Order: sequence, then structure tokens, then C-alpha cells
Amino acid sequence: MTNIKKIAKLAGVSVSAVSKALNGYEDIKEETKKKILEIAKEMDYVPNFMARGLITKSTKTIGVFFGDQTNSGFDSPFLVDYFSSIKNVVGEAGYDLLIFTNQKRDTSSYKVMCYEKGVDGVILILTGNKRTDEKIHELHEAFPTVYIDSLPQASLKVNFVESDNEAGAWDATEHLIKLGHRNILKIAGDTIAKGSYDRIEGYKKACQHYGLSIKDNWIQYGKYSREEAARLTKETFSQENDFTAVFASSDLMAYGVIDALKELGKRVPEDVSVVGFDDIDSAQYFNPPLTTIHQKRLQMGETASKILLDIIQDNDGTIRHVRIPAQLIVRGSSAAPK
Amino acid sequence: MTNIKKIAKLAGVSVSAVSKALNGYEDIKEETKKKILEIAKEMDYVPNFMARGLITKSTKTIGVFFGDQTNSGFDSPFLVDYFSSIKNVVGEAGYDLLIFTNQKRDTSSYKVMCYEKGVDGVILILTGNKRTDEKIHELHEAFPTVYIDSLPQASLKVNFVESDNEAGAWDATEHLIKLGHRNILKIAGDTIAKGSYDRIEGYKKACQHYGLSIKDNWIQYGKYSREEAARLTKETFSQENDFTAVFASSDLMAYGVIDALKELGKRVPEDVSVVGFDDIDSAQYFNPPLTTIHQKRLQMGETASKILLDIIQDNDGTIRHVRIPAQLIVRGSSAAPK
DNA sequence: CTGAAAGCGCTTACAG
DNA sequence: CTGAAAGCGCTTACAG
Repeated sequence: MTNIKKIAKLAGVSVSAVSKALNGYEDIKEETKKKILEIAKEMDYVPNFMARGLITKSTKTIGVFFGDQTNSGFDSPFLVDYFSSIKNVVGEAGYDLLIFTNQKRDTSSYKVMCYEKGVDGVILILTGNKRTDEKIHELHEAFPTVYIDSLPQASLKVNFVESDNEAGAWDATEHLIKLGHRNILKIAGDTIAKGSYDRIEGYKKACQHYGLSIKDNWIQYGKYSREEAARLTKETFSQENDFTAVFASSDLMAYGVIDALKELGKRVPEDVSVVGFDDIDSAQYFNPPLTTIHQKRLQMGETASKILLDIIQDNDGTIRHVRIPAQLIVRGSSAAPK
Repeated sequence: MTNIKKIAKLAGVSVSAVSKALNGYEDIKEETKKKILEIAKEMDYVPNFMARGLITKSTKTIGVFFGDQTNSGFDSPFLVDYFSSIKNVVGEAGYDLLIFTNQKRDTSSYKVMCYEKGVDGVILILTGNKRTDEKIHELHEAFPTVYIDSLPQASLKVNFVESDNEAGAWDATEHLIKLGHRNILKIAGDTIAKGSYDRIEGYKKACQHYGLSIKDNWIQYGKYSREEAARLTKETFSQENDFTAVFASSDLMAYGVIDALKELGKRVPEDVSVVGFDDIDSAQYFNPPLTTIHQKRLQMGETASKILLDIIQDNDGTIRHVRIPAQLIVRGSSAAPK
């Protein structure tokens, strides 16, 4: 490939002049500039981004970490939406995306990985079990960072965007209560993410608000796994058989619940109503079509990207925290109890 | 951040010595090496990858282009599987992924973009309408490149991995014929990709093999769009009403066909059988569950990544072309005609 | 307006 | 084994 030096030689000017022409500086004669640009074009000049980045410390690249966790790699139904919206916003602003996949390096520090690749900012998505407050905080101190969803701890002082999980869980629970259900089993997710707690909170508060008292074993932890949710459902129903509804903290777990209910010879929604959370693509096609809480993932990705671009341009140190409303979608898996 | 110079100073050695220690060279005293490594660790040294890349011309990064096309951005149901498998293979080999999203630059040349970002190799996925033989060929000459799926032209001399589309289409058609169908409408995709032609070929050849004669208007082009497929189905059925089966070149189009048939008051599969192609996630949940051709996308991504890593290590100029078998999955949308 | 020079942080022959 | 030096391709004060 051509470099700035060759162009300078051909144009009969200095490399500084070429650099200025190429970067649109004003203090250069229009004529000289034109000539340089012509030659550059003729020679198919492409700036070497590493040489440039070495000086400017910018690579026009956004780093993305995601999915160290079961059910949240690229196989997660959410990721597609997040990526698609991030891609658009960030792409329009002139950035490419660097996805950290290298497993040969020491992955104990997000910060170090970012230094290594020289990204201008970072988006963290569902970074799973391996995340810790320290890792995220260290990163946040060193790079413009936005966290999407699944934050380890509520108290963490980082920029982040999430669904309003508590309100969503409240709406799901209220929906069941208003249909007439009194005994509602909660299949919760794991306990590492803020969102998981919020979905339990919403359930508890709605029950309390409507005067339903919850027994200890009414909240079970299904690890966001279809199989585990099925197992728990069977186990819990074998101990206590008067549940008329189940509220699962994810659609995948709701599928597991329905699997189990079918095995137990219960019809959904005639015998037991089931509500999920997420509204993944297949939820509308499931049999029965799943009543669930729709997460506005595109909007979440978009919002996170915009915040990140803002911070990259001007980081005033303010911590931003955006909560996107989630929406109850009533489909065929919920109905009034008999 | 610390650099090599500071470490050299602290260790009381030259920068060359530090560089050698850090990169595991042999011609350095064990004792010196140890000391350097200790200090580097103490100071949280991270090599500057841009300075290194400037010299080594390697960034340990694989570039990915995808989706300039309708229905094939990150919103494509396939992409997830491709990415997930690429991520694993490439990540194990010590590479990160650079996704070209920047829309502010001139995107007329893949090659130029790759030079700009300094990637070590490239994977092209479903790069849609904007792709041309020249663009792809130019890239192939300059960088280790593998194309997955959706190749513009059969003749193109590039490394690529695809499903065996023709055999898959043959199997789908044969399945319908063996059920007893004689009048099978083909809703094909667009006409820019090799795979699209192959799926038509498979249909034609199977029909021919079993002595079915196809009329001209039995092959319609639905642009891989659910809506367009629905429109075409209604239009074609209004002209000719004796089809007992439809074979669509994608699941999304099969959904569109079923949408249209429902509108026309036809039951699937009782009145008309429908077979799709792809086996996207929701196909099994659709009502009725869709009979379709399963593409082994994970295997495709894996194969493409392995080929790419091979080429990066040792490019002998051989063009590799791998065809992965696709598999008929019989579900509820196909049955014998009445 | 123009160019010589320093420098970003590293690696790589090469001389000792 | 060790270090001085050149150089990767660029940008950025600075002097003229």
C-alpha cells in the first residue's frame, strides 16, 4: 500500500503537508491540497489506522463484551436485537465494533483487554458469571462504558440501561391477579443480576398490594434454564397442587413450565395460566402463544449506544441510568381460573 | 499506561531486552528475563497493540462483513448461529472479531476497509445487494477471505462454505412428491445468490426425476419476504387453484404462504402442504409446526472459521469450497393430499 | 502557507 | 547474552 511519504514525494511537498491535506486542515493552499488529494486518490491511498491510532489514541472502534454466561452467548435471543440497534447507531456515527472473543489471553480485566485493542468506548451486555463489581468499575474508570441489562448489583456506579423489570413483573402479576388467580407460583431466574431481583420484587409487591400472601416455597429459582424450570415446576406441583398460575422470569423458563404442566396432564391456560418475561421471537408462535412482558431491546441498544457516543465526546463524569418501560403482551397462555 | 521504556529503565536494561523478554525470545538470560517480567507485571504492563501491529502487520483480529441486504442484517435469524460458531473457533485461536459497521466511510471497497482496520483475515456473510464479483475478488486477492452462504455467483473463485442447497431442495420436493403431491408451487427467493438458484434447481430436478411437468408460472419469486410470499401465493392461487403443495425457499416465505392460505380459507396441511427452507428457531413453534430443510449453520460457521485460520497461517492459494449437507425435518405442515 | 523534526510504542536486524 | 539504532506510518507543535 501507498503511504504518506510516497505521496509527498510525488507531489513534491512535505509529509506534513500531505497529512494536513488528507485531514482537512485549513492552513494549506487550496492548490497544494487539491494536488495532494488527486495523487492520493490515484494511488488508492488508505491511511494506516494503526499509525494514526498510535498518535491520536483513537481507533474509531467500540468494544463489546458479552455472554460469559449460560444462555447468554450469541445464542441468546436478545443479543440479536441489541447488536442490531448498536450497529446502526454506532455505525452512523462512524464507528466499527470490536467483539472480544479471544480466549487465549488473560480475561481477568476488561480494562486491560480494552487497552490492548485500543477501543474508544465499551458496551457490556449480559456479561454473566465472570463479571464482578471490581472488573466493571475498573473499566468504567478507564474507558467510556455503558452497561446494558443484567447488571450485577444495583449499587454499582456505572452508566447503564435496563428494562423496568420491577414494573414489568408487577404488570404480569397484576394481570394474573385481575384474572382471578390467588395462588401464583413464581419461577425466578438466577440471583446474580439486579434484573432478577427486580422481577421478584415486582411479583412480591403486586401480591402484597392485592392482599395475596405468598408462601416461602412459592418462589423458586430456575437459573433461566428451560430444563431447570420444568424440573422445579414438577417438584413444586408435587408438593402443593393448588397453583392456578405460574409467572416465570423468562420466556425460556415459561416454556419449561409449560413442558412440565403438559407432562403433569394440566392444560394451559384452562387449568394453569403461564406468563413469561422477555417476549423472545418464538413466544408468539409457541403453543399456546405466550403471554409475556415485552422488553424493548432495540430501544435499549439504541439508548445505550447514544449514551456511549455522548460520553466519548464529552465525559463529564455524570452517571447515567436509563430504565426502559416493559410492556405486558397478553396472548393465549393466560386466562381466568376455572 | 506503562510502556516498554519505563520498564527498561526500572529494570536497568535496554528496551530490546524488555521486548525480547515479553515476547518469549530465547536469546536472553533467564535471570534478566525474570526480572523484566516481574516488573512488567508489577506495573500492569499491557502491550500497545497499535505500536506492535504497525510493525508486525498483524492485529489478531478477524474482520466480518454482513448484511447489506433486506432480511439479512443482525435481524437475520441465521446470523446468530454463524456468529456464535465463528466466535468460538476464532476466539480459541486467539482472535477478536471486528464487525464493519461504520457507515461514514466509503464502503465501495471491502479491501480498503480491511486495510484501514488492519484485520488479519475476513469472513463475509450474506453481504447482500451491494456485493459484486469485483469487490469480493479484490478482497480475496489482498486478504485471507472466506465467504459463508449466499455467494453472488457460482463461478467466483473464492473460498466459501454453503449448505448443499440443491440437494436440500431436492429432498423437500421429493418429500412432497412421495406424499402424493403432483402440483407443487415453488416460491423462490431473489436471484442474486447462488443458493437461490440451487434451491430452484433442486426443485426442478426432483420434479423431472419423478415425471412431474412444471408450468412456467409454478415458480414465483418472493424476495425472501414474508409479505411478498403471501402476496404471490394469493395471486397465483387466484389464477390456478389446483396446487396441493407449496415449497418456499425460506421459512419466512413459508410463513407468508401459510398466512395467505389461511386468508384464502385453506387449511395447512389438510388442503395444502407447505415446506420451508432454513429451519429457523421459530419454525418448530409455528402453527402448524413447519416442515423444512435444516441448515447446519453452526457447522457452516465453524468450518468457515477453521478454513480462514488455516489460510492465515499458510495461504497456498488453493480455493476451498465446502458444501454442508442440509437435512429434511418433517413436521406438521406437510401431509398427503386428500 | 510550508517543511524539518520529534515522537507515538513497539520490533527487528545488527554489532558487540 | 545485551544494547544502540533504525524504522513501522503517521500527527503535531514549532520555526520560518
